[in-house]
Amino acid sequence: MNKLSYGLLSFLSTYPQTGYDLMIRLNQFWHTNHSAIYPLLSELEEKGYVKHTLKEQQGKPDKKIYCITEYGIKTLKEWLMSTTEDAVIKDESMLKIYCFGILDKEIVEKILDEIEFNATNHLNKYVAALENFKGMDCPLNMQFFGAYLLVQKAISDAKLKVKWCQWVRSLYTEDGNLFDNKFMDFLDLF
Amino acid sequence: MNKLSYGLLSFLSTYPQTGYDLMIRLNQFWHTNHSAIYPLLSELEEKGYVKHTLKEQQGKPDKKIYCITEYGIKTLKEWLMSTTEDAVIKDESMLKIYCFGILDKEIVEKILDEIEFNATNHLNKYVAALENFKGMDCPLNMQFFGAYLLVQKAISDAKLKVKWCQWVRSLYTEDGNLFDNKFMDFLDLF
DNA sequence: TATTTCATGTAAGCCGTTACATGATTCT
DNA sequence: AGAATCATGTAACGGCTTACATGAAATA
Repeated sequence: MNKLSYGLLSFLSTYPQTGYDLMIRLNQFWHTNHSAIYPLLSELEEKGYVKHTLKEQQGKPDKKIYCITEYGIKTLKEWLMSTTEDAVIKDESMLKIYCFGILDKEIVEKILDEIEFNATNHLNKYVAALENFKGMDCPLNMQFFGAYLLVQKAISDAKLKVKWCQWVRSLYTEDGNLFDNKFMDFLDLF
Repeated sequence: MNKLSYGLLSFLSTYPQTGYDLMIRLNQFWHTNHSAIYPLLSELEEKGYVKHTLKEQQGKPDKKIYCITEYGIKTLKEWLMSTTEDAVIKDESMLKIYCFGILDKEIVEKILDEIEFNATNHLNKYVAALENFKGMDCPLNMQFFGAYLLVQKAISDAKLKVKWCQWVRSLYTEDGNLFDNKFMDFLDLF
């Protein structure tokens, strides 16, 4: 049982889904892709954590709709109670930011623009997802509560990133030097 | 040239360091470990991006102090100008949060406590790092500017995480149910 | 007309993790 | 006394990524 396996069980804990669904939804919060998911689902089924039913389709491969078993839920809950490992984060933009000290303002601007652009895209995506939740007639029910929390988190993360980009820009003077107020802090509002 | 290679070049762009230093510093912003770094540094040296000088020590292996070459800087800057790939994030706590809808309040509390505890630890670590910057006599100079920006970012990220945990707790009533105000938003202050 | 979406799957190869290996010094 | 820190390195194994493979329907 590797970490991705628990990711699949987690996302199957709310409602049955296909491997394709899992690829789309899980990937929003855990970097992965379909060729890692499909074989793992088969393995999880062999071990009895999940099972699938077929739904016939025309023009496309038949859907395999997976649902979690009692044993899968039990295993999932054991993992949920166990110590959480450190997040694995590999973000090229962090590396690029580290280099800002040796770069001219124009290049810094370009990289900042890209980071802010990506953050804004993320923000829009998650804001749209939030709209979907708000469009539902039901309240914060069991099935969507976790996803709702994650979307709220993603939105605030994205907003913070945009703010941070703007803060970094504010550290430069118009002629491309750094203001020499020594140590300005980001977001004292916290 | 894989991503970690650019990470090494990035962190060598400011000042010469050993593989051990790189392991410590880079690991704060890019998940890695020494056994990935040492062989890569040798490769980078073979290819002419970095070179090292030996510093003898007693009781420990001699230090290999790596510095980046002109060619390394050129290569680094090309990468800095190229499109940034999406961050790879694999964070178990995100998966656990997804499961909150199927969990009792006590288990949610336990997981939230762990997340908040880890975030607070991170926060303290980065606040200490910030103190180091503020203790320096020099202003925001070239060598430390990037690291300073990253630390500022890490601090605000950690604070946001703590706030988010507190917000989630506020969604539960004392008897362990969810408040039914439908859709409360996290941090409207942005 | 071309690309994206839906929907599944396999195979090769790289990258990185875990473990092994050494050893003095410092901290708890 | 035992663990952590400093400091380098190698080897094996596993997991993930990239690419290959198919094909209808919808979108741009």
